[in-house]
Amino acid sequence: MEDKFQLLKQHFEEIVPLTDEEWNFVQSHFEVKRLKKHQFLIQVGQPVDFEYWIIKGLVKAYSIDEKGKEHILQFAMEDYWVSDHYAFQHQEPGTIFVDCLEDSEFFCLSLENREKICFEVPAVANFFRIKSNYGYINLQQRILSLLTMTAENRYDYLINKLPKLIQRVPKKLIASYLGVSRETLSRFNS
Amino acid sequence: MEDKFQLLKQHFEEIVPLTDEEWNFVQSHFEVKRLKKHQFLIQVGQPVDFEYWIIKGLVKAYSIDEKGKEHILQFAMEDYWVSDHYAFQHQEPGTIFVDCLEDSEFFCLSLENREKICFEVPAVANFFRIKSNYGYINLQQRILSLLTMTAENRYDYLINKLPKLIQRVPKKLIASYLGVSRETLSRFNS
DNA sequence: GATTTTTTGTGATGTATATCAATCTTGAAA
DNA sequence: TTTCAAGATTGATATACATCACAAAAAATC
Repeated sequence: MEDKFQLLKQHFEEIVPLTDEEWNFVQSHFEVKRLKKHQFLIQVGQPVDFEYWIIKGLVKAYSIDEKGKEHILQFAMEDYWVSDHYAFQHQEPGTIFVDCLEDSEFFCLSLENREKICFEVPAVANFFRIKSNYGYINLQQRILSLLTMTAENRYDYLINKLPKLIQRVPKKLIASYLGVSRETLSRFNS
Repeated sequence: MEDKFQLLKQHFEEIVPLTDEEWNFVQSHFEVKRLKKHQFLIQVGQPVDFEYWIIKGLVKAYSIDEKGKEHILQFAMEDYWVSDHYAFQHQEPGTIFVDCLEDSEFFCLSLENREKICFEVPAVANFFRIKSNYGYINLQQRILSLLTMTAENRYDYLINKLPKLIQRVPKKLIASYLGVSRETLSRFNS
């Protein structure tokens, strides 16, 4: 149990130093959650009470279009943050699904608690600021890749960037993440 | 001159309150820059010393592919932040171009100064944290729109979301932002 | 106000990728 | 270990969109 909090502490301290007092305060605002493969973390229409830091496991965040087709917004594994950020921030019903591709374990942080620790502990505000900034940069890169690259190039790019992910995730889901049909992806040679 | 700083102050205070003392400190870390239409704010290969808050004007951030085709990552106008965030954050040479579609005026913030005011004034850290979070949410929405919607739907969506932008920007650039050819966009009926 | 330059529109044609369908393979569950 | 569901592959066909080419309209520049 201590281990898990140790992991989270390390995650914070990669970005900002925290005193023991600060850390104890911060830590007390998280709770743990466990889910098995195929269980939902977030569902469309349901309240989104938390954002989640993944201790262990793998999830996919996705939306379903009118034709029932799944479009993957994000894969998230150990050391990643995931939520329906839009719904969470605005405290509105979920707009996407998030479910587990493997048995998973999370630290949960409510909006109220996040704001509390950010305004109470400046280093935490800076932590989330810097994290969020990196996230923003990554999404800009992904948008550029969607605008400028062919599906095959995006596939090659992903294989280089996240080789471990490819091992853990069925190719049909990779296809959905890349914005290409599974049949087309299957015809690429990589 | 005072007016401009007043605008920036309002921009901060929409998110977090600041004492006069804090504001004076923060304000002193910005400098003003003016550019005419067609001038570059950021160029590929050049240092990216600042991120910019737009006082007045309109810019496009874009990359050029091997075939010389332009892909627009972002339009930014009054009250928007813009930079080559990747290059800025990592203090590396520019990876994209940003140039002015209209005569424009900016507040410039260096990385050093940003970190300084964030660690000096917690409210500022929270300001950037919250702003960055909203930015992240917007980019996620854009990614979903690229994955789930047809080009025509994305166009309709943009017309509803940013009607003012459509007035100020040639349609060929809108096409490039939406990831569609100008000819195809021209055949849509909206 | 005349003249370039930029932007927009429209037809003809090409291409990457989607979709449909059938089979084969792999992995999970009982 | 067997059984059944999920994933992957491959062919045939359809389609959204790109590209090329040219003309018209609008806007910027002298």
